Amino acid sequence: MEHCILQVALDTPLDRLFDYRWPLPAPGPVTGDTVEACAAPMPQLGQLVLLPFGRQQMMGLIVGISDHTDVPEAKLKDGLELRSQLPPLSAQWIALCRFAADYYQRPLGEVALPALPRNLRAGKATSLDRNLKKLAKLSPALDANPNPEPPLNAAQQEAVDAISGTASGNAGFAAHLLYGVTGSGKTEVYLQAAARILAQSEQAQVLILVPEINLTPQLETNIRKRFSGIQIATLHSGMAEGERLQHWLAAHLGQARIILGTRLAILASLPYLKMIVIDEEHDPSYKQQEGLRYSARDLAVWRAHQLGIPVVLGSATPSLESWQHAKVGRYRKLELRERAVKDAVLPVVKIINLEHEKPAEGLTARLIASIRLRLEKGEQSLLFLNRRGYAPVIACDACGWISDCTRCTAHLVMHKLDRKLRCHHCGYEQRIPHHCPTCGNIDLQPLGRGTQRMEEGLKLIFPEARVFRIDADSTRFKGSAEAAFDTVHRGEVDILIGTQMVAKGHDFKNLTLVGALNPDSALFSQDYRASERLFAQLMQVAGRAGRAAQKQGGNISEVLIQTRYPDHPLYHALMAHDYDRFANDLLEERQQASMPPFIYQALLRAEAKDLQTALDFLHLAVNCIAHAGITIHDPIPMTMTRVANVERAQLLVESVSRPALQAFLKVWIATLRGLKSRVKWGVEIDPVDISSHPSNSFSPRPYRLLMVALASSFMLSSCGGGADDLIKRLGEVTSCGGKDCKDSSSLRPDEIRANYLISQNAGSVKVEASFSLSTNSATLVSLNGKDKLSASIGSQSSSLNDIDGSGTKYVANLADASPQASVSVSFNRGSEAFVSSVSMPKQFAIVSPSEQIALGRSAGSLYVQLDVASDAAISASTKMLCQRADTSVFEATTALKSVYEPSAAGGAVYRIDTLELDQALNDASRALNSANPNLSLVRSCDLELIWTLSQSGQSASALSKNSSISAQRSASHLLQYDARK
DNA sequence: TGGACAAATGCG
DNA sequence: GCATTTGTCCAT
Ligand SMILES: [Zn+2]
Ligand SMILES: [Zn+2]
Repeated sequence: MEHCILQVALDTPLDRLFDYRWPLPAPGPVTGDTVEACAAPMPQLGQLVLLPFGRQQMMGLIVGISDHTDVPEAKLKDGLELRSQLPPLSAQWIALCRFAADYYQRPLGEVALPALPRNLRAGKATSLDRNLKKLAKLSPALDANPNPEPPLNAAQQEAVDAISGTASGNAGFAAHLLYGVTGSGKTEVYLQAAARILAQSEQAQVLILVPEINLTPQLETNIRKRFSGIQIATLHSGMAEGERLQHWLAAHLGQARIILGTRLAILASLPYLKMIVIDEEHDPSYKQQEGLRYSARDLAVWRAHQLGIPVVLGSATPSLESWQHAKVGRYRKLELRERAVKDAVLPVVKIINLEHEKPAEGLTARLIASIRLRLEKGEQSLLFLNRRGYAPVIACDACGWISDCTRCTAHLVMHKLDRKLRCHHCGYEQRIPHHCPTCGNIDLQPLGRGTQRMEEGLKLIFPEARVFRIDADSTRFKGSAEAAFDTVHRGEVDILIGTQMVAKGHDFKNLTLVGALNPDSALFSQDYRASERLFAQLMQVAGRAGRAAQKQGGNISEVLIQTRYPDHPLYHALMAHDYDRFANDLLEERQQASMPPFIYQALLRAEAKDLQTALDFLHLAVNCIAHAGITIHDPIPMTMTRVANVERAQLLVESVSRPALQAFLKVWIATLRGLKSRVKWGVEIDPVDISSHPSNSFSPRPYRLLMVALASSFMLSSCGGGADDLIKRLGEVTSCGGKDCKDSSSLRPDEIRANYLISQNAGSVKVEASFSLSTNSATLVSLNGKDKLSASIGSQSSSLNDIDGSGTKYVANLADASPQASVSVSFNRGSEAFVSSVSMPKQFAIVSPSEQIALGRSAGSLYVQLDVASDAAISASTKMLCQRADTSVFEATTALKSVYEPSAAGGAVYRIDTLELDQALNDASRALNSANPNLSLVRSCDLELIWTLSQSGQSASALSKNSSISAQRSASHLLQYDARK
């Protein structure tokens, strides 16, 4: 029997495809009977196939079909079952997965297969067959009287026209940033633009993404009421498996034409997709925070681009990334200035200064009075406190014991109702102790206030009022959140207390007061995105009060914010309803400090039983790779170092060039895989939370000093003025060599990050030094006045000089004294000297190849033997002078992946894969010509392969802890590479 | 000498 | 990632 070879992607960490045999129908004339009997189905690209894999069965995705394979006959296995009843996944869907896999640096199979419903990947096809049958019978419900389209105001109409085009036909790719406050009618723009798109073709599908918490049955019902006769599918993580398969299939088959879902819906199969909407695009829940850490927003924009269709990003407080894209014209900004709801006005935002008005039970007298006014008129009040439980921690007054989780770097939170102490990070819980576990004291005090405690206090202050709490604890069960919101809607609640859950999605018609009880903590977070999140949250919660038009004789809608920092610019922007200014100011800070979106980031995380193992792995990771053009920050423990008895550390990698970062990560990840470390590690692209310095104090420092704490530390020491002064100072950063630069004389030694690199070249030793801020390596530091540098080996010493006058790089040359000399670099300030030192790595030679060689791509491997110890920190890089197939020529330098190969020959043998080499050369080629998608491939190169042995030393303790000193010795050899051979 | 456990192996 | 094999330690 004839066979074909299926190339299959599988959900495994192994980054390659797998080949399987599949029997083909017998060729030639077949009689009617035998066709049915013996013809195996003909496999197609995009089909799913059940396979034996290792000792398990797995579902695979066919991404290639061939008539031959390089896999030896003995290893080849046969496919088991083809899911031919399921129409194949489209090439475009596979391309989307391939892009995501590439971008987030994961194997294709780890992206594509988990994107499919679990029941599709099951060994049995029963659920699939059942749901296919069910769907065949299903036809969309026709509503006798669907809700009509309400009229649009001018700005809304303009937005709908811009998004969906006025004429029929394909609107083409365009990204629209739909910017408008709550109540400005964004939803109506989505719906009417969707209606137009759906009317343009019989099959057209529209995908609407909403944040996790906003996907309520209420929203679904509203859409259903509007679009009579159109099938709607929903996709979110809370669905039962069978239900999910049914909705996924409805989308895949094109039956469902509106798909409403959370972030995971972006990876659904949508063969007729014609428009994507992302509601509340700034919402952090669009970023997956485990497994494949993708951003549904970013993938949505790519998918729209791929298909040439419009994508709408809607928000009252757009993410800074989208804001910047709109600024430079990559996105088109559509602004809704008026409120579309009749007679609605923006709520008045007022600040209550906690320094002047001391709160009782967390409530100031003014807030209590305002609530009372609402009670008198029969209106509702909403109190916002982003902290669930009774108290965030309990403590013993006598001995200082506090309720810490033994498994995490976190407090146990007191929950009064079930009399438990609970860790919100690992789920550990215990009974509230009656007495102090260390000294026996009976008097344990709850510290701070959560929603439960507020609820208790409110009931005491307003015994006549109906107080109601909504948070993750009160809505733990399926449907209970809906029931709770219904209670509020029915007017059975006077005072609602809740966490961020109440900020989103629900509009309360009778609500005229919103109180933010204690929002300040987010102002001092180590996470630099905390303030934009706080603004978005307060804006959203404020929107709850603005929905209702003022009633005859009723109260105006008010938002009261209790704060100890009434002058904080965030609150001022909020009072003025001025997100434009707030966003522009933040963007400027980010640009000055070289933070996203002006720099691209990736995070390497490691976790292990003890912190040192994780940190050691990260240090090893830094040392095993050359990294020109990439900034690698020092390994540090994560803010929450321990979670469930696992210690975690991380390493930030940055570059101003996305292609350079991606190319570097590719080589790095392959190298790290080769280390075969048992430390669990992973790389995250575009991380949202890179906060990492464990907070050393609970007492918030004044905001002026902290507002841009991450941006640069020089302001921490010298800034005394207000916020405006601070922003001006940011502008004063001097420019040297076209980069941010700062004078060393204004800095303490520990604010200066010294990076020393000592390299050995043909008998001389070169010492290079550069400096940057401890907190931000993008801001360079130049030496001035009393600061001087010198270096010494044995008895010889030399001062380091600013060679090119840029003030950013200092160099000295010394003769090589002894084979393993110790090199010291001294940072001299007045009479003080801060000395860092490192010992030079031993001289080594390239044992083989001993002369220049020729290497073809088909050779498979290049083996290089070095006379170094087997555990030496060796990294490879290459200089290249290459010609492409179209005869164009370029020069570049890049890191290479090399794998240590245990060998009996003595010394150490390293292997370079020629296919990976070819890829690295083409990556370098493309990095130089990123604008050209059809760039010719590299044909031949003259390469100088450089092998570098690194040794890191001890930095002076007075300098920044982020300082480094490292010594390198290199040896190189030449080779001629030909991709055609 | 076996049994518990950690480490290494290979997946087509 | 996972099932399975191989290696290591140690008590009997
Ligand atoms: Zn005590
Ligand atoms: Zn815990």
